Amino acid sequence: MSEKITIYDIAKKLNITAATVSRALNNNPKIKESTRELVIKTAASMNYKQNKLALALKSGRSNNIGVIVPRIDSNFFASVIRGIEEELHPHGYQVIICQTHESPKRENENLYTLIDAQVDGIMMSVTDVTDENDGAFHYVLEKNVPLIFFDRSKHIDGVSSVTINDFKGGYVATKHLINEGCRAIAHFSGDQSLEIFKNRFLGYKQALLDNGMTFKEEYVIHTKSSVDAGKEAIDVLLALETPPDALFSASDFAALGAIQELKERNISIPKEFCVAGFSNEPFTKFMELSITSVDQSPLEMGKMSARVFLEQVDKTETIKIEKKVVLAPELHIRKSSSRTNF
Amino acid sequence: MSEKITIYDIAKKLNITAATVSRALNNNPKIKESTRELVIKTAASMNYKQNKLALALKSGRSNNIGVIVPRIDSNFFASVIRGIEEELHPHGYQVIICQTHESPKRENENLYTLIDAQVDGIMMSVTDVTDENDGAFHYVLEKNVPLIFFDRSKHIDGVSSVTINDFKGGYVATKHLINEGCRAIAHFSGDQSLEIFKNRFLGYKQALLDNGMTFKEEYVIHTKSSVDAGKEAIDVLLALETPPDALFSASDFAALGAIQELKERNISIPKEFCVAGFSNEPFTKFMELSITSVDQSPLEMGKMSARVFLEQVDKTETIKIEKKVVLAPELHIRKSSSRTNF
DNA sequence: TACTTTCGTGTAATCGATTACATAACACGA
DNA sequence: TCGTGTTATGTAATCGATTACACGAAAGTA
Repeated sequence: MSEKITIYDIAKKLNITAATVSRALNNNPKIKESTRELVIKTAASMNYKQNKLALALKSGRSNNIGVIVPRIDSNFFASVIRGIEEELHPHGYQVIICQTHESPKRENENLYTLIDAQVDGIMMSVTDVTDENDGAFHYVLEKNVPLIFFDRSKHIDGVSSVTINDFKGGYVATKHLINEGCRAIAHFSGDQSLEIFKNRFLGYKQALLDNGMTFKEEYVIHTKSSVDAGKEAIDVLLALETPPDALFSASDFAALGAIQELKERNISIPKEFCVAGFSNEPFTKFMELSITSVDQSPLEMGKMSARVFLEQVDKTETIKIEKKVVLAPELHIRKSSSRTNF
Repeated sequence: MSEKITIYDIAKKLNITAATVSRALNNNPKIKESTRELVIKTAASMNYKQNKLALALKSGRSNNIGVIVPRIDSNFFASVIRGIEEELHPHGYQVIICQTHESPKRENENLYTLIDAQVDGIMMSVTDVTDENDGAFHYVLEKNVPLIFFDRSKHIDGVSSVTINDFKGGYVATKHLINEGCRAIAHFSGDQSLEIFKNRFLGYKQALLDNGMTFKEEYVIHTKSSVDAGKEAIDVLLALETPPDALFSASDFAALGAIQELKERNISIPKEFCVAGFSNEPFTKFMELSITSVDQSPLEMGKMSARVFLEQVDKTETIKIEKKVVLAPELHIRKSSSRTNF
């Protein structure tokens, strides 16, 4: 175990005080140039490394930021985190990862733990059952730690967010299906208590209304984001008196399940039935029957969240800068819904 | 901004000293039971939270561990990290994420940064050009910080590793192709300086030899792990005088590229050509023509790495416990290579 | 010469918690 | 009454760096 070199060791060696060493290393202008050079050279030769923990304790800033996501092994969240890390790395921040597994209890626990670990900021996507009135959020705000929601957001005063325009995403996907000639478009939605799913649904509905189509409650099914859930849901739809001829799913996985089931029943896609998903999961473009999907620019979302954080950190004023960034979704049209192009 | 409550505040309120408060909160047996209860109750009522940074500075332990991966937005690495986080969370550790993007410079930088941030351990998958003689590794070892390689490993004294048996993975995948009746099996390999790719290749070769088949140098192509690389590589193979009738790819992405190209050429899979990949990426099972692949149990790998870390941390003895855990790969047989089953 | 700046560095407090050592109070036995 | 433990708590150092304030020396000014 190599000795830990501190500024006191350097000071002793040079017969000066630690204060001078500290000042020299921090480019304090009051230090004689010759002293500074000597200190810097000596520090290097002794292989000195600043103790970040001591610095953090003194300054109250840990140079860590926390990221809370439902789970990390999802392409979307992993990509967002990648964006955050890449944007923050040059600024000397480290990224701490926490998972909630959709449990608000874990979410609160993570919030408290991060604050107690003195992170300089928190970026998160809430669980699908998060209660924005929960104490943990106020604990964060009280501590004046910048909090930024990405993708899954809640309305809390003083909290910034970076999301995509889910309404528009739902709208353009649905409009596209209409353009392809579909006349009875169903929708797989997620938990409506999450803004994202509500907005995708509203976009879907508005697109129908704007184009002279009737909105049918029975065409909307709430599913989990899984292949099996998609299979079950499409079964329900196909059993209706007037089954739909298209599907806009708020989840790519559920869309995939629907496609698998439709094939099973020898319903031809996109000829007899068109499908569009949401998230642009990698597999959607890899399939032989590639799946039309709405891209959420996760990388950009992560980078943008990091930038919003950087703007807010160091602003000690009590004035809360509440910034709402809304990114544009992008529809990737593929075979599952292309009657005309492919 | 709420005041930060310290043990001194509690002490002042109760007319005792901070030392007593600290001892009471830490269940020191020398504290009178009534005092302990009083302190604990008061601490709770004042909403006291221990300052982790002060604790970290005093103890030299940050309760953070660092994870370095080439990139986080890969299903494999994200799953490993998930495993690490889940195993370490109950022990109070937080996980700091770093990415290298396959740059050894970034890798070194990350190692130094993590050590300077006083992490209690580091788990990593090396880049494909990592030089194990690099100073950064020794810096870590000098500091006596447990270092654990997962998946992509290097031989360094005193460093534990958790990998899968890549040789066996290559062997069983190849054997399977032989069993399906393939007689000319090609191989897409990655950078041979990485153990994992060397071993997958060696397993492949051994399986050929053990089954009376000839190993042909020209059937082995080094590709990057991407769809396009797979397409180009299969072109080369098909242009050979005696083209192969099967492929074992060390990358699922390259395998997918090959499949796309084979379809383009109207070569029937698996009838005329069988394909097996490696990593069991999510898309391999989602495809209509699902792809046979070797699973690496990333979740288990992450959990195991965390367990190895937990065993090593706190062991202050100089005796380095070098543990090499090798997990068993699992072949998932799917349509791309199943002439018999499907 | 005497007085004022300026410059460079030292002194010591601080961030918040832990802990070796000291000590006060009290009990007990002889 | 004295000596010896025992128990509970206080005192102060420590982890490593930063920084307000103090101060001596050198330089400038009248």
